[in-house]
Amino acid sequence: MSCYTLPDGKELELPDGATGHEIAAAIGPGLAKSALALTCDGHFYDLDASIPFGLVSIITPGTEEGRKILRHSTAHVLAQAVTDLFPDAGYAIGPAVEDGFYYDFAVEQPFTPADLDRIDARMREIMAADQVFARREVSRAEALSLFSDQSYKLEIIEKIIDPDEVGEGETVSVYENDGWRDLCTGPHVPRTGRLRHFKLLRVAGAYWRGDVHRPQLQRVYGTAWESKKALKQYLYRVEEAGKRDHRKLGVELDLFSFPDVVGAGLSLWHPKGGLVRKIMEDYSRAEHEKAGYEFVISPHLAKADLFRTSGHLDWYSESMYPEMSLDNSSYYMKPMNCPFHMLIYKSRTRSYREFPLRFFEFGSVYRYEMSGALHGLTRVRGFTQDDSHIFCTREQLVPELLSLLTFVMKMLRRFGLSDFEATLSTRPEKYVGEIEEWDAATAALEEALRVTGVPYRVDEGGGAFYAPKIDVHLKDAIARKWQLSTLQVDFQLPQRFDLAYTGSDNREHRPHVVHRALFGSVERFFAILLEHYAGALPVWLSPVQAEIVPVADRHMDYARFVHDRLRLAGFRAQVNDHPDTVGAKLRNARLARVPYALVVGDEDIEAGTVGIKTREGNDERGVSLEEFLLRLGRDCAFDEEDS
RNA sequence: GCCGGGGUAGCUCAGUCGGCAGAGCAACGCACUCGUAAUGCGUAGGUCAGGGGUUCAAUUCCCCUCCCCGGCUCCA
Repeated sequence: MSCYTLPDGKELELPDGATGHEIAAAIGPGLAKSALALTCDGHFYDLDASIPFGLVSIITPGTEEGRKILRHSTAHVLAQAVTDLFPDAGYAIGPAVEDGFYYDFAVEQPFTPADLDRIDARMREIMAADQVFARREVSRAEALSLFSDQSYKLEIIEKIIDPDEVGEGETVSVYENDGWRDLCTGPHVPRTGRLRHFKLLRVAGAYWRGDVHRPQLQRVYGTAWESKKALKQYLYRVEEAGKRDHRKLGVELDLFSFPDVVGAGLSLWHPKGGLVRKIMEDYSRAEHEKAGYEFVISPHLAKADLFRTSGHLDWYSESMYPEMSLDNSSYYMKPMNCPFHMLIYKSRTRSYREFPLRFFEFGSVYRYEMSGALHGLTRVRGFTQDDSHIFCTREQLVPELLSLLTFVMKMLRRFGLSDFEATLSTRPEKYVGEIEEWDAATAALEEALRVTGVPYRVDEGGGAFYAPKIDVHLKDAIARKWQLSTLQVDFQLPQRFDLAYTGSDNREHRPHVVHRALFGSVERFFAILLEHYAGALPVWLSPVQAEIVPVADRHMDYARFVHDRLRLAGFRAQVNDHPDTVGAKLRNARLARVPYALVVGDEDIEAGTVGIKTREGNDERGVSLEEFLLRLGRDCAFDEEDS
């Protein structure tokens, strides 16, 4: 007899060699029916495998593990369908990914949308045939002969690049159904009939092993779920996410544009978008001023020598706009602001008494990004960084990093963002500077993370060669991750620019430099806010905070009076004087995401009130103007405790 | 940069198997003066992304360029 422990602690005794099916059936018939696979002591098994004794857990469809198996098996059927229809196709890898799966194929002709339909139909036939997924272990030599006509599989078997993919040791596992076979660790669902709720989404080129120098394969993406309902919900979610796409909102709300004649990745900011940016930037400047920053300004281009000194021409030239030759000199657009800030530091001798010295600039930089990488405002070729460089002594590094991270997190929270995860990237194999310095700086960064309580993970060896760093990522309202702030201790620039300060010992020392961007890129941050709020920016950021809607023309004077009162109180409002109906005006205000529409008619003139309709759809009549002003004020104020 | 799909009015999109370019919304005008998500009628709006080629004729077919979308790669 074998003894199995269930997740709830119960013990189950079954004859030796019991299969997953039998274990599931012994627990309950419902579970036996829904089971897809199982784990025993953390290892995955197919349902028809004999399970050694241990802690078992049955995997069912509605769980993350279950979906992963469904998706992986669906990917397998996709490859099977493709090789049925295109016998010459080579198949490479096909993992489950977040919300779906993909499979990479080597084919002469890229797939067309019509091909996808045919593949989809064939997949459904395979599923309807309810074929059995049969696993077997084969020796490496046997595997090599089984896949002798599949070069990508051979490469995987030979190199064992990823042990997760082919299993460790001398044997590899192979799954077969209806004569079609794939190299795979499993587990798979027991039969193809268990798969059903999937949709092929798109084809895209993808380099083999993610390497630009290797062949480009055709990647077919799809999604798969445990039920028709879950599939529909997913497709609905994707559609909803599309609606809050900042590129779409940018047009709808008249915020910014990218005219073809300007060039790819170069944005134009319209009055409303410009206004929101101004509010963001004004606020940021005010906070930086309070936090002891000094404001500097630098030009958009400079001579080659500067970027030679900074090292950009050595290690960043691929991302720089090409050289401009004039007056026997060559100039480059700046890809970063740091070199200029270093020069400002160097403009005279510096004393430890000035430290920490904090330079801040909204610096516009230009980077020649690969055309295919551009994406709305989140990936552009010209953008503005809220960049700062802090110069300090070694002793000041820890307290400075701590206050910096505190400052960064406070600012991000002010914008209503709250779901963060930071990455601490440590010393890579190739680095500049002293090991003790790196260790001290990395420890200082980690200390800052611990004290501020930001959840973080460590990316061992993931730092740039010149700096350990903290990157702050945001999870937005629909769970997408974005990189925002970055905080780096720079070991390279002080050296390259030969920076120095006079210490209390009257000797020269090298300052420590911390590089920090908070929004990261103002453009990207703006886009993230727009998507996070689906266009309905918080009241303090809204370009128009209140739109006044006169019921009829005779209420226009009062509407203008209300407008003036709001304006004098420092709020942004406008009167809708179009000859539309009240309903139409309210609809337009709401589509424009204006926080408050103020309806004013006879009763309001009489009583000095307004009718309030919020963009959420709530309405209220007869609110006094004073009361509304107070309400707006409250909306724009921050909680006392975090100011 | 690479693979694939695209570009028709300000927006969303029809359409032309090569023969004078279409709708809805928005804009503008007139009427309506209205109390919480679209008042009615009318007017105007286009080098069909740009350039070249084939053709009696190109928005349509072919080539090049630009730009956009989905991925790969890269990153703020």
